Amino acid sequence: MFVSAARVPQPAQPAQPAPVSLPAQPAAILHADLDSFYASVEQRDDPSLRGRPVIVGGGVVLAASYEAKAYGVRTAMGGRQARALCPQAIVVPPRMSAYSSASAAVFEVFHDTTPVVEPLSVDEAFLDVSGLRRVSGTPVQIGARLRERVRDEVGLPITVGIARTKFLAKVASQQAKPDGLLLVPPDRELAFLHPLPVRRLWGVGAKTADKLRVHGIETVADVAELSESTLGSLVGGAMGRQLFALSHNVDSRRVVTGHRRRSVGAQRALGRAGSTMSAAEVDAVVVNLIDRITRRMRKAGRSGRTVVLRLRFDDFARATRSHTMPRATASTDAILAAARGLVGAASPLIAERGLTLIGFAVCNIDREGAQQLELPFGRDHGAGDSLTIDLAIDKVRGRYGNAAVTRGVLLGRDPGLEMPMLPD
DNA sequence: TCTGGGGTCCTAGGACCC
DNA sequence: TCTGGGGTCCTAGGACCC
Repeated sequence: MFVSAARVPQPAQPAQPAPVSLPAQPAAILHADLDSFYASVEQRDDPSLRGRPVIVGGGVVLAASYEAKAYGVRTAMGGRQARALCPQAIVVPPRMSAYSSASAAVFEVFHDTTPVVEPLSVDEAFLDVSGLRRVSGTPVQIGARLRERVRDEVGLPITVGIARTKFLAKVASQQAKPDGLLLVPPDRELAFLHPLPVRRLWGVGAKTADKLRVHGIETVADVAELSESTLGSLVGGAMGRQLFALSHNVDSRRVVTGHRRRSVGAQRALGRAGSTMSAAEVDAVVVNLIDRITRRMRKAGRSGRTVVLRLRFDDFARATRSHTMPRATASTDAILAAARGLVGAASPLIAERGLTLIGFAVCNIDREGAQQLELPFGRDHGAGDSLTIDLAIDKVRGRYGNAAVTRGVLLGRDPGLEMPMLPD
C-alpha cells in the first residue's frame, strides 16, 4: 500500500482525520471530479436508469455510466462499437442545459468550500484548502464533507483526490474513481508516483506513450531515471522538461482563480454528406457557425483578432487556415467576412479532398479594459490573448535561454522567475 | 469501429525590420 | 554589395485534455 488513507466508499458519516501528522502544514490541494458526469445527471433525473448501463450521445459516446464502462464502453468511442460491446445499454441524447445547471450547482459547493477554486472543465476543479484547517478541519474532512454536500444537494457522485501538489491531487482522484476519496500523504509521494504508467503523467497521450515505450520506458520510475536532456531529445524540449519535473515530483503550480478563455469556437461534423454539399450549402453552415461564435463573444464581452478555419477531409486528415485582422472585433460582419475569405481560399483543397467537418475558432482574444499582465521585462501585455502570451514567452526564452516555460509559468531552476498566470 | 464538440499548449518556419 | 544577428508578428500543424 502506497497510500495510508482513506478511500471512503460511501461517506455518509463524518470523515476520520488524516492518519498523518503535518508539522509544517504543507499546501493541501483537492482535485474534485464528477464521475461520468453526463451519465450521472441522466441517472439522477430518471430513476429507471439507475444501476443500468447508460450511454449519452448517439454517433459518438459523450459519456458512459460505470455500468456501461464495465463492458468496455469508453468516452469518444463510436456509437456502433459501444452498442456492440454493450447491447443492453440505454442510449439517451445529451441534454446540455441540464448539465450546465448541474455544473453550476456543484461549483457553488466548491466556492462555498474555499475561495480558491480553479475550474478545469464543467465537471472538474482544483480547490486550495491550505490554511482552512482551523476553520474547516483537515483536508480529508473537507474533502469528505464536499462529497457529502454534492451528493445531498446536487444528487451526483464526485471523487476527490488530495495532495500537496496539483499533479498528485489529480492522479489521486483518478485512482480513487468512482465515488471515492484518496489522500496522498506528503511522505508517501514518490512511492505513490513511481509505479504508475507513463500515461498518468500530464501531457502524455497515446503518441508520447508510444515514443517512450519504444525505448522501454513504461512507468514514471523509468522516466525518473532519465536526464532532462535525454527526455528532451525523445519528446521535445518543453515536454521533456515537464516529464522530468513531474517524474521527480516537482510541481510548484499554484491553484489560480480567474483563468480567461483564450479562444471561442464552434464546429460541425458533416459526415459523408459534406462532400456533396454545394458552395451555397457550405456557406449556410459557415454563417450559422460564425453567428453562434460571435453571439457568445458578445455575451462574454470579448473580441478577437484571429479567425481560424478548421477542416477535416474524407480521409479524416485535418487542416487549419487562419487570418489575423488589424484589430480585435466581435462583429458578425467582420468575422464572417474573414471566415468566408478563408473558406474561399481553401475551396480547391475542399474540392480535391472532400469535406467531413468544418469549424472556426476566434482567438487572439482581448477585452476592452482587460487588465494588463506584467511580465518580467519591458512591455505590458493584454490579458487573455493567446498570441500575445506566446510572443511574450518567446521573449522570456530569448532572455532566459532554456528556462522552462509551460502554461505561462516559468518552471526554470530559479523559482524567482515565476511568471503569474493570466489575471481575470 | 469509422470517429462529437469544446478547448489548451508547443513547435517550427517565414516575412519583415533594424 | 554582401553579410549577420536579434527581435517581432503571423501561419500551420501536432498533441493532448475533458
